[in-house]
Amino acid sequence: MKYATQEVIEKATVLFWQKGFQAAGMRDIQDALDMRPGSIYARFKSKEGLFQLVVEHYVENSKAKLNAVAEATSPCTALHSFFTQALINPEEYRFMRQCLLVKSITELDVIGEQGKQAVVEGMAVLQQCFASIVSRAIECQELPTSTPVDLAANWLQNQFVGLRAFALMQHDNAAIATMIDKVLIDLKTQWPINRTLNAH
Amino acid sequence: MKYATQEVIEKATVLFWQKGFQAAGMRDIQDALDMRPGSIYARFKSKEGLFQLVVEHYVENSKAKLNAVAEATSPCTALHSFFTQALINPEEYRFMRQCLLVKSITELDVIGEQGKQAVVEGMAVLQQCFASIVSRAIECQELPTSTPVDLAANWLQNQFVGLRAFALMQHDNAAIATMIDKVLIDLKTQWPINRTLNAH
DNA sequence: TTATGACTTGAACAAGTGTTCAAGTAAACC
DNA sequence: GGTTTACTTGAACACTTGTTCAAGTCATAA
Repeated sequence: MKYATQEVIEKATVLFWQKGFQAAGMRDIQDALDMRPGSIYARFKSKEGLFQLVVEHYVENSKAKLNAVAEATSPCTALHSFFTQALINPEEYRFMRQCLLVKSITELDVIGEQGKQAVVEGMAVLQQCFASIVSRAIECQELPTSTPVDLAANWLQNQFVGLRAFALMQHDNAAIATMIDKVLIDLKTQWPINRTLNAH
Repeated sequence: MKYATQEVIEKATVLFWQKGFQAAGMRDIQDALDMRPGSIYARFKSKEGLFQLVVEHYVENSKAKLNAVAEATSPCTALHSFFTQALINPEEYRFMRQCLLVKSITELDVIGEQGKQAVVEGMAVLQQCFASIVSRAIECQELPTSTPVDLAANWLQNQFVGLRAFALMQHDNAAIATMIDKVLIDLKTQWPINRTLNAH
């Protein structure tokens, strides 16, 4: 085995993150991984199979980061710096401001069943992570006990999605920082009456 | 001329909105428009040329809707129902919950220079529309005079983007409605100190 | 030593891609 | 009436797509 699978998946992650599923052609993949088509197919079965592993790897990674935020002594400050790190980074890593999962959602129809499932499940996993952050923040008395956990978790994920799209296009880092500040203000303030009868 | 250009562009809009630029193949376009390749190329020069017109048409449309919100007697309630209409619609039009512009941003690199420019300019136009809504809301005393117009406009556009991604995946309309309520609460509350020295 | 199985190579494949072009139609202008 | 112009047709083009396959490598197990 020329390269360890871990190493290969990391290279593939960068490529899919940058280009997306469709635009990353098998030739691009071959170049990025320095592997010939036969090797790729023997190890990963198909382009979609490789993509699936990439998504799972990405989710695992994000999950670890979000759990670290939840475990921090001050979840809210940790959340703030998590947002900042994810959204304000050097120019050559600008593509990382976009969320791989959200980017994939826009091309869900062309990905195929298994890859699709990996993406959808990944979104659910991350939503759970946001929920534990909110819970822990309440425990630490950084958020009022009245904060609706599931609603706030969904909302936080939303904010993250919106901010990523914003940060992708925005060249003024200060503007991004201001937006992050606004998120943490709104997190602590009033919530609407939840219109959902039974949250699932 | 078999079909009026307006009519053709509307059909093309639906297709690109549903599939995105890459995934919408020329054969799909031919079927959707009921036109042969030669006709399409004679009239629109290329796939990108057609896409460019679609984007411009989409921006024009959105602009009109947003301006109507700004002109309403109560901009805030008009904004609320604009969000609701855009994000909660019948299942067969679910694809419209996604913003065509934002969807295009994720595949900006494969679109080509002219299409790219149309998308980026479109985003700027809509940002301006959001700014006038905020201004008008201040005039109508629905928002405090202290509201930072440009910041709030950017923020509103952001919220819209995040919500569209959320609504696309969410099957519980009540959850979407709750999120919209939250936007209107946050719009009226505290703003962070703007870190940007000179807004551009 | 031989056999197994996971991995590698690179040429080749069928199907799909956006686009072109010669030929035809029909309304508009001189 | 003739020329121009805008549009239409559908076959064909060159290129790219994801994938396959016969053949080869090489470490491990029997």
